[in-house]
Amino acid sequence: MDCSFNWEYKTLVNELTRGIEHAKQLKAYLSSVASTSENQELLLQKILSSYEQSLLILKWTDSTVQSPKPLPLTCGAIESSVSFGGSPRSDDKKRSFKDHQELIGISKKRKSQPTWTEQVKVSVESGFEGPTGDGYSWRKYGQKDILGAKYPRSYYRCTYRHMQNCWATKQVQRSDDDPTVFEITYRGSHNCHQATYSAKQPTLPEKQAGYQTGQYSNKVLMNLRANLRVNTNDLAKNETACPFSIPRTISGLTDENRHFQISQVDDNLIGNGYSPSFVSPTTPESNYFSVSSSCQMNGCGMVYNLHHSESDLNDIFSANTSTTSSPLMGEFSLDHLELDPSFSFDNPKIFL
DNA sequence: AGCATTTGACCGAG
DNA sequence: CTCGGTCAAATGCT
Repeated sequence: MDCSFNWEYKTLVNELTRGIEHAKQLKAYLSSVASTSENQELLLQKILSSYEQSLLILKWTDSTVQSPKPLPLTCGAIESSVSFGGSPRSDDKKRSFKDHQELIGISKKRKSQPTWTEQVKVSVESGFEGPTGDGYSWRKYGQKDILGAKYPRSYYRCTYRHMQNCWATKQVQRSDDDPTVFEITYRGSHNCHQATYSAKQPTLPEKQAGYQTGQYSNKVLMNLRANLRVNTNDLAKNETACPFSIPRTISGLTDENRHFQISQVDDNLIGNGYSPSFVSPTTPESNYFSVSSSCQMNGCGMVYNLHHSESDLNDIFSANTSTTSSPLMGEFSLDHLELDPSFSFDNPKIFL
């Protein structure tokens, strides 16, 4: 099964990669034809984005699970064959569910899932109400008094466990010594696709985390999502039409040799306000990154792809954008886009 | 009503 | 047997 899955996985990646290549070829061809309509290019760009998103999700999932792979698919089999709701509690049923889990190998796999710990210090102003979010949506499923610990331990699972077969969990334990410190133990990785990340919530510096290798791309992506900001100085006049709510970040960037270009607009978007949704190298061999993002509020919508023009990514993204037009709202103008200085790429080729 | 949280019970590991 | 992790009914919240 593992072997056949690896084969299927590789085949799937290959197929998606080929799809991307063909779409790019078609795009190049269409752009060489004078009669190409804007809609055609838009449609093509959508297809390309879908391919790239799928590939990214695949690689993301792959990198978060130790070999051999994809828990999500096996979980899917379980979910579809076991009924969760409705019936009264029964030990027999509970046992049969556990047996079923073990039969398929869930419990063993969950044990071997990557685990890493973060320590979060909470400010006094926050009222000691617990650590701020990590960008994911969690649901508490238990709390336990732990022997020798002053404070109970809380257990959380991903909100999308049943909807998207995401088996990530975390435990939150307040420190005995310093009640403002919470130790958060993450277990397993998210394979869910959480559409909106809370951009206002700060994330921990990557270096603190002490996560395992398999977590790298996952956490980098989360961090990037959380830290990406748009400076919308020039958008003031558009705010009634598209009321971005985006925190300002440290500015002072030069734009020499760095430029991003809005190359696409779209009306089929996700999220509230600004929501970076996709980050990847433009090609598997490239150090350059493509960032797709979106905004959809009060009917405004756009998506843009950004291409970094330098190979050195251990720096801040900056972009003076060109003006582009949306099929829905007319013209947008972004002052520039930048990456929070607290973020840095240790390895630019994080998705290879 | 539909969702999240609380909490006592259950279960497996050690 | 003890303890940590999970389940699921009861309860709370919006």
